[in-house]
Amino acid sequence: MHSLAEENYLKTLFSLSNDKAEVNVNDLSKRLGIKMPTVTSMMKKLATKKLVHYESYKPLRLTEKGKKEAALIIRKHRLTEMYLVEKMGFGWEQVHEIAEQIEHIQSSEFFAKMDELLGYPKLDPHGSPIPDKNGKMVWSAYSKLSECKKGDTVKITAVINTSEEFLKFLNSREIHIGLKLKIKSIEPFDNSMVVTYDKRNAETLSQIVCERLLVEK
Amino acid sequence: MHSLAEENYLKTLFSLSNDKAEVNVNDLSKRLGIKMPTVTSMMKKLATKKLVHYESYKPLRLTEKGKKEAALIIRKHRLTEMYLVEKMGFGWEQVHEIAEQIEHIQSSEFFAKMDELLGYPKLDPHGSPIPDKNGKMVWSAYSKLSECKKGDTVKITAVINTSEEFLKFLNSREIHIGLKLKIKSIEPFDNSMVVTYDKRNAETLSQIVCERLLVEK
DNA sequence: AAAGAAAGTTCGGTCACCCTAAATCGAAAA
DNA sequence: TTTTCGATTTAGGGTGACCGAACTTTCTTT
Repeated sequence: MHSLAEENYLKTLFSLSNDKAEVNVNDLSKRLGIKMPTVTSMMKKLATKKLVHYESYKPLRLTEKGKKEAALIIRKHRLTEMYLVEKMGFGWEQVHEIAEQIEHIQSSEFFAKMDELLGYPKLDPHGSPIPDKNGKMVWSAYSKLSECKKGDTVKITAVINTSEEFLKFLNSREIHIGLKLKIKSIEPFDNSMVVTYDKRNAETLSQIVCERLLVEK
Repeated sequence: MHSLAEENYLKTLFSLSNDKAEVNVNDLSKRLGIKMPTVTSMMKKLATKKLVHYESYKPLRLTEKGKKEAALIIRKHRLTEMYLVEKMGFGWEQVHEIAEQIEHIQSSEFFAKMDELLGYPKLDPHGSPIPDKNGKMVWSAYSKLSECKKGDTVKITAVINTSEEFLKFLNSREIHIGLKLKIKSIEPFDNSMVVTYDKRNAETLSQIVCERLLVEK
């Protein structure tokens, strides 16, 4: 249906749109590692396919159709990550790169089978929600660790904006989905938090890290 | 390393070379569904990469390097087919198309893991040998069913030149790898064979079918 | 051996996707 | 309000992978 390049633009635009209200050509360009003029022309192309609303000098917006297509690609990505971890024994920090490629496989049977074998999971191994077959994605009512108060005890349910470096960092601190931790103190100067859990007595997490950890109480 | 297109040329040239002594531009062109001028120019490109020996108007030959690369792609294809059948529950006639895409995934860990989970198989679900990590492929001493004599009792060990139609045909006759059958008679006119086995008492197989079934005695 | 057919090559073109350099727009600062 | 500067688009190019048309080589047939 769509080319590999188109799928990557769609998916990335979708992800960026979830992170911030307005996504610019520049943002997309940086994230994809593709120069702005190329991004502009691809946006025009996707606009003719009714996948994005494009107006010169305006922020980029996906159409409903575009959102659905993008969500379906992300569905494939997250199902794949889940499968790699659950059924093949990969570590959660290894699977992103492989899933990045497998998400472009064209075979609904293949992904339906994964879904079935995994028992129709709702979250991927990083805790991000897996969109359903219609591209609907339901975020549970998670809050960011950075928004919690001193003394709170919370359970980590998801990790956002996953990069391999970040995942390695979490592993090195033995932090994983499902971990319960207590907030000992919050440093007013840089908003870093000192937390205790299971295996660590006083671990300091920077604000950047706290922004990326979703928790429930 | 190589582009998707290059990989497809290599793989196809390798397969055709196993079927017949000399492979022409025309053969490759037909098999790939790509016009001859395009094939010619790709051959020149692959020649500069030392993957094929190319001389104008001469048959096409892979270099040793080219053979190895091709075998490694076929390894990925066949491992994938095996995995899809054994670990995901697909039918053997469904897996070719999916494997056709997954064979291009770039991740040695991914295929190493498949190999491990499958217990380092030697044959794919169609009975074709899986090249090893160094691109070495060992064909057992199979013979074609079409080369057997009246009265022989043989076991089917592999299927060559698999197409979905052919696999469906075999399924419809309940013919599968491992099946033992006896040759009742051979029709001299068209070299078709009448065979008996397990569930069928007198099944007629055309020469085309018999050419594609590998057996051991 | 000459003619005709088939196979292979050469020679422009096209399309997708990427680039740099230069022009233009728009928002924030002077 | 004018300047300035970053963001954006336009213009022009490049490469990979494909094509058709026309030409050349090789094979086949007579």
